[in-house]
Amino acid sequence: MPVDTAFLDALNPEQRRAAEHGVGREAGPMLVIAGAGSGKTNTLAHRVANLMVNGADPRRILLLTFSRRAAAEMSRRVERIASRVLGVGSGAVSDALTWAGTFHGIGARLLREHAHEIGLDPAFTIHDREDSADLMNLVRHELTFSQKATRFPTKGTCLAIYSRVVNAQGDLDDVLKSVFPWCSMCSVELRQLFGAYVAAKQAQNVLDYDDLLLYWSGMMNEPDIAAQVSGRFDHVLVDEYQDTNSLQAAVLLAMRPDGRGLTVVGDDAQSIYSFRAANVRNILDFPGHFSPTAEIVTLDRNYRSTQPILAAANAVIEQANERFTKNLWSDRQSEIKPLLVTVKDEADQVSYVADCVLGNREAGTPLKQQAVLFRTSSHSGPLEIELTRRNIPFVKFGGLKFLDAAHIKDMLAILRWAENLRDRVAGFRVLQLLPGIGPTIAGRVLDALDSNPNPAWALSEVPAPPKAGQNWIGLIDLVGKLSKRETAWPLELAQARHWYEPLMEGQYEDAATRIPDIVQLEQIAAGFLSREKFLTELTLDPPEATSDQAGVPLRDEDYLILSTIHSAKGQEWKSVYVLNVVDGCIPSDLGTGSTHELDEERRLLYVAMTRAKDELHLLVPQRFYVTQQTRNGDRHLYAQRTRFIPRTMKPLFEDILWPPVAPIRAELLSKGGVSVDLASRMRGMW
DNA sequence: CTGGCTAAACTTTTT
DNA sequence: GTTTAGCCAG
Repeated sequence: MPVDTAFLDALNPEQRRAAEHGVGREAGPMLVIAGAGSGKTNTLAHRVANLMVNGADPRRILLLTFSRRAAAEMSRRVERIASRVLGVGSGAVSDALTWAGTFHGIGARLLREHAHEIGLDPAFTIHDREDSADLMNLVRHELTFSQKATRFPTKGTCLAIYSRVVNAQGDLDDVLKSVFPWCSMCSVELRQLFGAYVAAKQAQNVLDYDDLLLYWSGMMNEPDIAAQVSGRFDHVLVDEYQDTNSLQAAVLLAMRPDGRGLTVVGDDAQSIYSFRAANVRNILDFPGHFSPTAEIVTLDRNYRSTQPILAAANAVIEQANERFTKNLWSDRQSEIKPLLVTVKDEADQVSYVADCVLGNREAGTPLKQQAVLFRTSSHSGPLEIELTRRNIPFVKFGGLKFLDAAHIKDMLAILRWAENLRDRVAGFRVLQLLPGIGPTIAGRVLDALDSNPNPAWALSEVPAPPKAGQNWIGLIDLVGKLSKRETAWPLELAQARHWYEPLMEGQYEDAATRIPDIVQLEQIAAGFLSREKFLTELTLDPPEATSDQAGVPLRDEDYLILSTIHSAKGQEWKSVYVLNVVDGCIPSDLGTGSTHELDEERRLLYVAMTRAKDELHLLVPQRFYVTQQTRNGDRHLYAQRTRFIPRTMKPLFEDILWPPVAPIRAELLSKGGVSVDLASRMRGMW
């Protein structure tokens, strides 16, 4: 049957090649090098749609993306294209694209389905990073490493080392030498610690992030199971391949050993996750893994940015020591060069951004089409205050999460403990919520559960700790009910809240302000089918914007985007403001050790710059407030423009000084003061 | 044993 | 500013 491929006419020749590669016959491996703004998502979506139009079963397509947001976006686009071509109703297509998600998310799902074959209890719970660190800490204390004469690495560092070894598939001593040299004298203890940590996880039937990949990889080493797992899919497509690590690459190759039906897409110039053990070599070495080698398609036409913005970004990335892709080009002409804005200090930086944002909005660019990017989450603090003061709504991506709030973690710990009574981290936390119960008694209670084949029964038999009082009865009753699933989901959450709320009063000074968060959690929970799904998805794909927590119906409102550069990956805006483009921020003080690290910081700036479509503002505050310095306390620093934009590059930028004239600002300020007063008096009338 | 206290150390980016 | 180890009263 002839297939109408007119929908592919919208693509340029390279994009089309990627979309049509191997369709209708055996599809060999393909690598798509897709520069920033080169229509990558669109191309990938067209490829998926084209596969489906040509008869591929969408339920047998595995689509690995970097975040769930990216997966959702992809499904949406595939849906739009495919339903138009196939003429089927909306929802029919994307609902069938069931295997779209992150490596970790897909891993969790495959492991649950194949758990019995690899001796895993399918009811495992998943630890997020904090939980993993807490468990590491418990083990660390048990081994009495915390009382060593010489200081032992903290739980976070231990976990980072462990994670690095697993994800880079490296050797502990090599990793210590190259990444954590100050810990190399603890090699022996660390090895012992990690062994105990793994044993603890297994005894408690919990998996951490790394395990989701590690067990998946282990599963693929068993020929019988591997054949079953990879046999579920005809096509495997991977987005953001430059940010995968060795372990993920190993999993992928095991899924498609001969590369049949395998497509990976990425851009080595945008590799910014090596701190998470991402390995650029994955993408560079990809073609050579197969024989014949993988087909390579390069997309170097940029549809996003104006030529001047691109010229500046190209100049920045050109200085990288190691580089493999070519420069991007665009035919979007413009007279406006990117702006290099010198301001006195951070206060001016903030007012500049707020003024410009409002100005642009008046000129017709909605807030949603504008974004402020920064290297470190905390750098947006002053801006957030100013935006709130000026009543400019914003949503922040990256940094602290809703789930990090202590009271939310308490609630989740209750649910997780009920889901898996062997989860000591959850139990430890829940038990200590009770006044009168500390680490020792909590530990004893958990020991009693551990040694019993039926932990639920054991819990009801544990003698009530003398000082715990009525709360103890309530807890046993609650956890008993929840673990026996006597209450229908999501009602369980309300039940847990009833027990927990009175305890909050004693625990937190601001208990009243925290209660809405718990209600919000209940609303989120209602969107999931079961407790297991809720817990799994929430740890693997936490709500990424802080607005998700506010519960304000922001959907159709206009708001400004605040984001770390890392979280800005894959996005674009009409106007982009990058804060603190100074040495010490970009590159970060901590990232100037090796040329390797330095190059990654450079790519970070490149990623930030290439998010802009029409307008790019790089802000250079001359004076810069440093917090968190060990020695001298907080202080001002006189900062220098980032080394990534040397003097020779200046012609590519419009150099401006702000504010242009000082008195104007003083006037504005005093006017602002009066109007605020008036406004509050007006409100006072009512 | 718990829980409140002090002193000291530490602080990027995230699935 | 925030977390953690260690001390001491009840």
